Amino acid sequence: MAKSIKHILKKTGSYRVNGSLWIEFNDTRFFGPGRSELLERIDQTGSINQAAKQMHMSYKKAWEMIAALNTQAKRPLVILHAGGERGGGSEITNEARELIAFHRLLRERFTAFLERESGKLQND
Amino acid sequence: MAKSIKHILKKTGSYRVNGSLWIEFNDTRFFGPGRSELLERIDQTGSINQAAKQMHMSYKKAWEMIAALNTQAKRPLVILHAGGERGGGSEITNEARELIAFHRLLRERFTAFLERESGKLQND
DNA sequence: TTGCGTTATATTCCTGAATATATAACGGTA
DNA sequence: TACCGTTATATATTCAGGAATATAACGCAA
Repeated sequence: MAKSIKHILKKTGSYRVNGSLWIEFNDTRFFGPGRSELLERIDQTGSINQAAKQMHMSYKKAWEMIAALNTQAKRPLVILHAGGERGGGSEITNEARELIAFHRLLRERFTAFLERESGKLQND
Repeated sequence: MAKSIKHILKKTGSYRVNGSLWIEFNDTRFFGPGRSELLERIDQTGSINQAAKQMHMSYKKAWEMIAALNTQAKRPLVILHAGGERGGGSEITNEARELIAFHRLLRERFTAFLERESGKLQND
């Protein structure tokens, strides 16, 4: 196996490979863990407001994330209703659900990659 | 092949998977692209000061990065000399060079992963 | 002893980002 | 019409990190 860096690391203390991952559109962030969770919570609550509160995020930030999502995707991923019964609300599209599912699988592969690489820090 | 999300993405404009990667020690950043480049430039110039200038980084920030590196590794990765001929200088150890080489290979595998995943955005 | 360029460290300043606050618009219901 | 909770948007405030500045210590050479 390839040479390890075991002798460079402290024996006490834990080392691992970590990282972050996202999908870009024209070199700007399009989709990652934060937006995925936001969409899921909008789906559950039917409200940007409540979803944002659950995530301890300002409504403004949540709204901006959704505006970006809707602009960067081919078709809107969130349908917004201002006013109406119960004051309005928001819903996500089936395409949004497909994107969430795709992203979940992507994350799983990334997690596996990180595990694999973390092992290489210690093994000979 | 697994279902793609092609129909969700704009036909015009480019999508890709991107990310960042680093090695952690006890849940704090230990080694990544920035520190690797800094070590390489110290090796080339023999000076923290000049290395920092090349990277448009303040001396303080560079010095803090090196202090962290030297603390988090088993043995110091940079040897510092204050005063002396030409005012002093700094040099990196062979272990630092090993770490740089290990990191380079890690980055290559990560780049390959990103390429692979980016392809899955478009392909059926 | 002075000069030099580096390392070492504290302190002040500044700016961008996140947060908080405020207000309006919306469209149903009663 | 008045009310309600949401979406929509602007403005003000706070905060943290980085940048800039200043100063000292270091050790060799001339």
